[in-house]
Amino acid sequence: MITVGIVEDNVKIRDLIQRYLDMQEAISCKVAVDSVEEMIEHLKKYDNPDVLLMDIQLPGMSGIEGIGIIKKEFPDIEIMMLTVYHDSHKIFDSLMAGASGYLLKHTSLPEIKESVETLANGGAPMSPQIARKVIQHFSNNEKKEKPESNLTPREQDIVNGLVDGLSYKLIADRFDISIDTVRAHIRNIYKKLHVNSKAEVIAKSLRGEI
Amino acid sequence: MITVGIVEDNVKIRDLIQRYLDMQEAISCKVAVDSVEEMIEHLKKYDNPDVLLMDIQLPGMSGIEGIGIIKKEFPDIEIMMLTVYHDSHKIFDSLMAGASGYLLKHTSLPEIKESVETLANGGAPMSPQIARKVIQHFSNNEKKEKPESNLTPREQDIVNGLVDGLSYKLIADRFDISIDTVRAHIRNIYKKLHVNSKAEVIAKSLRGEI
DNA sequence: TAACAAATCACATCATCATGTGATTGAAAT
DNA sequence: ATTTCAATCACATGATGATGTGATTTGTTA
Repeated sequence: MITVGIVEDNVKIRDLIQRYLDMQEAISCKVAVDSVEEMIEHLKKYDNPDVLLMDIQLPGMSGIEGIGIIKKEFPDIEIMMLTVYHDSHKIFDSLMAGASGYLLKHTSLPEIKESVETLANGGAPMSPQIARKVIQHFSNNEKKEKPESNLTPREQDIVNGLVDGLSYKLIADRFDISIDTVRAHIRNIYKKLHVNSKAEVIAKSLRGEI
Repeated sequence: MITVGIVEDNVKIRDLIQRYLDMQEAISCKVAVDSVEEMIEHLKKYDNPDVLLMDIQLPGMSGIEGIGIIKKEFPDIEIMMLTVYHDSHKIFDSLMAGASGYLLKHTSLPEIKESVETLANGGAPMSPQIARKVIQHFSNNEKKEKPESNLTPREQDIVNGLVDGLSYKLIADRFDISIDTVRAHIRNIYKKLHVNSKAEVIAKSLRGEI
């Protein structure tokens, strides 16, 4: 008997999947909540399920953040994502955090059931398309391929300064320009990268997105 | 029509797979050789297949070595391994070299056919067991340099919020705590990491230093 | 010659961050 | 029972960041 827990904030989806899984002969699904925090509280008090189905976008802590915490305290629980996100960063972050499966939300109920069984049996369920992204992401990571960036050389200088943790004033000092020049470049950089803070710029840079 | 090539030094296996695939309505398999060298010669002279099935252990160059060379000269060819090896190093090396699929030799002929189709359609065919090894290998790789961090769970939450580009206010909202609580955690984090700005924290986190 | 892009600089306002100091509560360890 | 630690919250000040608007200079391109 495989016991399953679900963290999904969409009530209809959660209830549907819970009822379907709980009806299966070899599966029991007694806990389905809408936040990581709630699930952690439950795990502390009751017997742990064998596997967890986890969404990413949740109230409070994200599913990805939750993986790390749950795996730390309950390392025997196998976690599989069930989410709408199919961009490789979400996939990568989930798997790196400790998830062992990744399903997209259009996955049919029979396929979810089969994936739960695969997960419980030591496999890592994911579609071939997801698998392709995983391979590409890991190998891109390993190869450190820098994507094309439309930042000018000076803008790239400014980004490097941000990544080095420098304030606007220190960047201005480094390049012997005025702080208002730095600000102007920053504005252009934010526009090109579609962000609104240096934190986002730094993250994009260190993730290899510029 | 998917055209397939095979590099397999076991004559019986090679002929069996070639005949089975060539009989399929949507698949044509006109070339099956026993070494990488032979396949490369063939690719230079004739139309290239869409996908290649490749063993690892071969006379002369290994399948893994062959991947790199073939992908370099014929980047549009999709390569899938078909081998007895299921240790994670072989799997990893194959995928890193450019293979997009990995099957074990006990895979049935219908499954091989289906995998060829999946590969041609942009997926990465592999069993859940292989996928699990891929994830574990990659994440062990990435985590090898992850140092022990003395941040408390809540501090780690706060760091994750910073890395996600959130302001103190948004982090407070995410965890349903006050902004002054966030500030207090930030102060502790800066002290532990010996930094003075969120930029430095974000950089340390994304560089795997916490 | 004119247009354009990159780089530069200024002034302004409001929000956020960094830092300091002080405090309470609950759980765990001694 | 006491101490320690983690988590929480408050108030304060000065610095930094985000954003808006306006401007000049230089080199390149059409």
